[in-house]
Formats: sequence, C-alpha cells, structure tokens
Amino acid sequence: MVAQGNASKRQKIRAENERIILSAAEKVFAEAGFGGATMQLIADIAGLPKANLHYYFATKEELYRRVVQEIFEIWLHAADSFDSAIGPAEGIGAYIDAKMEISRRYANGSKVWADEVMHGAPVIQDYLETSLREWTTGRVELINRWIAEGKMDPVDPEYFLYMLWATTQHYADFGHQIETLNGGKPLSKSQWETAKATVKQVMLRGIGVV
Amino acid sequence: MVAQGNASKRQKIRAENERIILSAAEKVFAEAGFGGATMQLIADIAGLPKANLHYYFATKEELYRRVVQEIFEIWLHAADSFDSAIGPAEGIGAYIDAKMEISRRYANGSKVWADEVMHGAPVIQDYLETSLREWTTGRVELINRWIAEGKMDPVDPEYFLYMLWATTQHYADFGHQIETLNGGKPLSKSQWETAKATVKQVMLRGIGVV
DNA sequence: ACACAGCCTGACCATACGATCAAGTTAAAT
DNA sequence: ATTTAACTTGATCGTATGGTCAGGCTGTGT
Repeated sequence: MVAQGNASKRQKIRAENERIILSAAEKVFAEAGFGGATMQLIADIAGLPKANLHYYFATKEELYRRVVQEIFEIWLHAADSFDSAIGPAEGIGAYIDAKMEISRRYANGSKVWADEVMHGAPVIQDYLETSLREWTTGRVELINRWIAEGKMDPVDPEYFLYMLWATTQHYADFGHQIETLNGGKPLSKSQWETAKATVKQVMLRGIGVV
Repeated sequence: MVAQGNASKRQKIRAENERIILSAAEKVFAEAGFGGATMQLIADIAGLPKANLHYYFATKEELYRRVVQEIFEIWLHAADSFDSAIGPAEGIGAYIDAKMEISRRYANGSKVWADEVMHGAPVIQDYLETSLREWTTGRVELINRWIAEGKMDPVDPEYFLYMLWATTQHYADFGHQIETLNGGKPLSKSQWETAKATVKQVMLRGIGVV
C-alpha cells in the first residue's frame, strides 16, 4: 500500500475533488456570471459528471457561495501588510503591492467578487456588513492617525480607500479591456511592474508621501 | 386631431416603446447580468407583454447590445472636456467630474458595461478594438504632450488613464458596497462632493498638479 | 471475509426560459 | 370606404438547466 500522509484515502479524494470543482467553478462564474454559468460546464471543466458536483455541493448557489468566500479570505489577508507598517509610505505601498498581486494571481476570484457586489451582493451581504465594515473602520482609524501625526496630507480616509481598491482591482476586473488595448496580449512582466509603480507613485504622491 | 409634433403617431409609439424597453432592460441587465436577466422580468418592468419585446428587439442579445451601445456613447462623450482643456489641471479635473457624474446618473449603464467587459466583451469586442483604442491613443498623446511641456510629472499615460477610469467607475460598479459601508444609505449630496474632491485631489497631486 | 458507509454516475424529472405564431386591433395610405 | 401595413398579445413550442435518484462501486473498520 502506498503512503497516504495523514489523511485517509477517502479524505484525500474529497479534498481533491472539492478543490477541482471549486477551481472550475471559479473560472466559469468569472467568465459567465452566476446566471450565465451552468453546472454542466463546470462539470466538464472539472472533468466530472454533473451529478458528482451535486454530491459535493448540494446546489449551484452553495458552490457559488464557497467560491466567493474563498476570494474574500484572500482579500482580507492583503491587509496584513497594511497593519504592521510604521507609516503610510510603507503600509500603503505594501498594500498596493499585495492587492495588485491578488489581481494578477486570482483574477477569476476577483471577478466573481466584483460580479457579486455589482449585482447587489445577493449571497454575501452579511460579509459586507460585518467583516468588511470592521476591516474598513479599522483602516480608517489608522489612516486618520497617520494624518494626525503629520505623516500624510489630510484626505478623507474612506474615499481614499475606495481609490486603492478601485485602482488595484481594476487590473483583474477590466483585465480583458487592458489586454485589448495592449494589442491583444496580456501585460508582460515589465509592463505589470510599470503599472504597479504608476499606481504607487500617483497614490502616494497624491497624499504628499514620497 | 391632436398635434403630434413632426413625428407620426406610429413613430411616436415606436420611439416611446423602444425607450421604455431599453430603460427596463438596462435596469435588469445591471442587476442580474446578461445570463441572469429574463425577458419576462424586463417585460414586467416595462409594463408590456413579453411578445411585444420580441417585436421590437428580435432577440435578447440584440436588446442587450443596444443597451451596451448606449452607455458606450455616453462614456465616449465624457472625453470632450478632456480635449478642449489647456492643461492637465483643467482637463483631467473636468474629466473626473464628467466620469463621476456618469457613475452617479447612469449607474445601471455603467454596471452593464463593466459586466460586459469583465466577461470578456463577448458582444462589443469590436468597440474595444476600434473606438476605445482610438480614444485611448489620442488621450495618451495629449498626456505625453503635457508631460513634455512640463505641465505635469512624468507618468505612464496608459496606466494613469486606467486609474482615472477605475476610481470614477468604482462609484457606479461598487455602489452597493459603498452604500453598505455608508450605513446602508446612498451617499448624500455632500458626501458625493467629498468623494469627487478626494479623487481629484489625489489624482492631480499625484502627478504634481495643483 | 464480511458488512457498512462513503463515493460515483447514467438516466430521468420538472421547470423556466427564449422564441414563435396566429389571430386580433389600430393607424395610415389610396 | 377600403385596403394595407404596422402594432399587439395570449397561447404555445422546443430546449436547456438545476436538481434527483436508484443502483453500482470502492474503501474502511471489524
């Protein structure tokens, strides 16, 4: 018998299949939206029969909810860089780096999130009202402290945060438009660096830092 | 007989019904996406039988295309303020004003556009490759001229444009999130002014203007 | 070796949806 | 007044979709 690590074969099968399904679902939801996505297409991409999807996820909505939850976790963790910083140049700079990296690596998840919010957050409204609001008020206080300490120009923290979200998330959500304007090719590594540097430069100078 | 202006009664009926249908469609497409929208719901909101929708618009996709085209026209016209300006402070400031106003007044249309692009622009890819690309290259040249004349700090014009689009469009596309963080209430008139002022302040100082 | 629980899946079902159509009504042209 | 073309709409159709289920398969504990 082959080694199985700590997990039983059953557990591994379950974990792996859930992963495959979630990955396929993220892709399909990102490309078609909730309404346009079909369980059949997700199943095809996952390489599993449709009935098997319903074995792991009872309904399409449950599967969708899991996809949205996953990206939200990633999203929140990007804030870690924010908090441990001593000032805006470092903290906001690191946050922009982190969010740009999320837009690049988890473009599909970002799109699903955007789609969900854009359509009124029908399934994750509670997250907006709890986790996201807490996160936001915490960061607003931090920015206000930095302003009070003279570390950055006075600016309304909420609307400044929205600018950070918008400029970074744009590279995931509108990636197709950017790619089209780039001659149909995805941004190269160096173009991506330039984009990131531009966002940081404008945002940080915009508040009198750097 | 009652006066009918220049248009015949037939023409008026057609014009009015198309307007009612397009308006209802914009709302439904914005809230549910293309896949999630149903002709029946559009018909209900328009107050017309479903079959009548198909009389004016043969297919759901044709109706959708018209909605997307309309918002794109509005979107392009916002550039007028950009062009007639003598420098970045005036031109970019006016552009931000115009785009913010679009986000406020045509939030549904903006969402439909975002939805369409996010899902790979299946029906308006040609617009991206023609009109939008032309628009962009023209504005890139203008910004480069301003930089060469020392009217603003050097910055990559394309990525700076993306920042303008992102920060302004965010108020339409993510309006629901913003509203939730605002205690469930839409931004008041003064909050809206603050948002606009914040975007302008950060973006303009970010390029060494003002 | 056996029993059991978890896993898999082809076939099937009910429903909702986009689209069509035929039979009407209304406005315009002759 | 008559004819024609445009507009209206309830009823209907075919299909695609989310979801179910019965029966088979496979791993696991005893």
